[in-house]
Amino acid sequence: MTTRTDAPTRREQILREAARLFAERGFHGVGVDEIGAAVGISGPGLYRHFAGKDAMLAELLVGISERLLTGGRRRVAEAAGDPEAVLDSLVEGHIDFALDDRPLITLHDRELDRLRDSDRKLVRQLQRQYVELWVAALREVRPGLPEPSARAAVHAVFGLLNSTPHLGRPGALPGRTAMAALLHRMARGAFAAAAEGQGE
Amino acid sequence: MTTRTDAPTRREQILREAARLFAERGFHGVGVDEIGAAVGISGPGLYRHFAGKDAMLAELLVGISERLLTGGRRRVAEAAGDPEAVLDSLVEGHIDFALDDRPLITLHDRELDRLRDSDRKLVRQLQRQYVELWVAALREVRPGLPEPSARAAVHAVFGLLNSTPHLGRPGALPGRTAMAALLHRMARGAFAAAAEGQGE
DNA sequence: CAGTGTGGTTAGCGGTCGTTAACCTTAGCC
DNA sequence: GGCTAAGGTTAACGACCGCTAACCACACTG
Repeated sequence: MTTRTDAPTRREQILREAARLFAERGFHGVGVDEIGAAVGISGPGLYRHFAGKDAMLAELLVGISERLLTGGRRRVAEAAGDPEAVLDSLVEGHIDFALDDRPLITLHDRELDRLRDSDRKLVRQLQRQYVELWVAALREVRPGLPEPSARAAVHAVFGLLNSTPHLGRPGALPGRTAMAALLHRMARGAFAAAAEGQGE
Repeated sequence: MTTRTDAPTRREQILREAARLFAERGFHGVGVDEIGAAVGISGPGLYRHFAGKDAMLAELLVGISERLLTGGRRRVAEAAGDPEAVLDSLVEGHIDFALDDRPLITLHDRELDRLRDSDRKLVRQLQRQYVELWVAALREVRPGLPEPSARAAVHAVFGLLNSTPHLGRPGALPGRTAMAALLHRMARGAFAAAAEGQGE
């Protein structure tokens, strides 16, 4: 593993700010001049780093999808043999993501349709594989749950975990670790309830 | 109650199509010409019915928020005295909404920031009151749950229930009544789990 | 110290978009 | 039967936006 301690490159700065702005105001709601201004350069300077506005969004969405999928696969492999542990690890990883990369999570299910056809296909494929990871893990823990229900339950839990962005300003909310624990409990509770009265 | 059986007015047609388009491609991603085309008139003809594109979005968002809040209040009043029934009724009402008015639910937490200041304030206020309804109902059922956690849990369950729009094309999914039952079970399970190990 | 690649700048073009203006048709009414 | 109001039409305007062009400063390198 290459843990990076070096300063972020200009490209990375741009991606971070673009993600934040896209999440706040929507892809079409943000101009290239604003993105440039957010990193201290102005407008067309961005084109030294990216082919265009679309390319930024594409790189963001492909990046998230890949990170989610590879992270998920790693966790499944690490906890292999203990289904409960696999599901817990997936939940934990997703929560870390949702809490630490809010803008990306927001973009992930909001701006997919603004992508070029090929990129959109790629992202959808990665997303689908990630979902399948969860569905398989869930059905190991709850064998009585039919696959369509399992798929719907997984989507619903994604919605639950990704709800963090919609929270107002901090203050009236639990801190990060308490929040993570709360979300984890709720996700497990939701999965358990999904299986009740369903042949289980 | 005035149950309307008459045909929808032109205004209502426009609002319906605008909601669908906004949800699909984002507020800024849809042109007025497209909205017009969707109801069989073209472009500027819309201005006979609305002051502008912003006005359509405003009316949609204020409308949803009001419907959610008044519906919620009615349910709370109807089941008053039985906390469990209140919470169940709120969940049921929200599920009906999420399943039957998908585009509106999508817009509701996605395009709020595109509103004029005054409209945004109004919508936020209505949303806040709706959340408070849920928080109060939840804390009646789970008195051990501190308020910040209850608020976070309510938001998380909204995310869970509103996850329906993100589902791919039908087919590999439970039908409407099964889906409603599944979501209801999961929401109750999530709430129950939120209270565990929390002084309860 | 000339040459070159990197990462900026400003000016401006072409297209799109929301909105307005001006005009037209039809239905209902006195 | 003219008048008016309602609900359309097309043309066009002004603003904005993504992107390109042209130019420039500087750090390295042989």
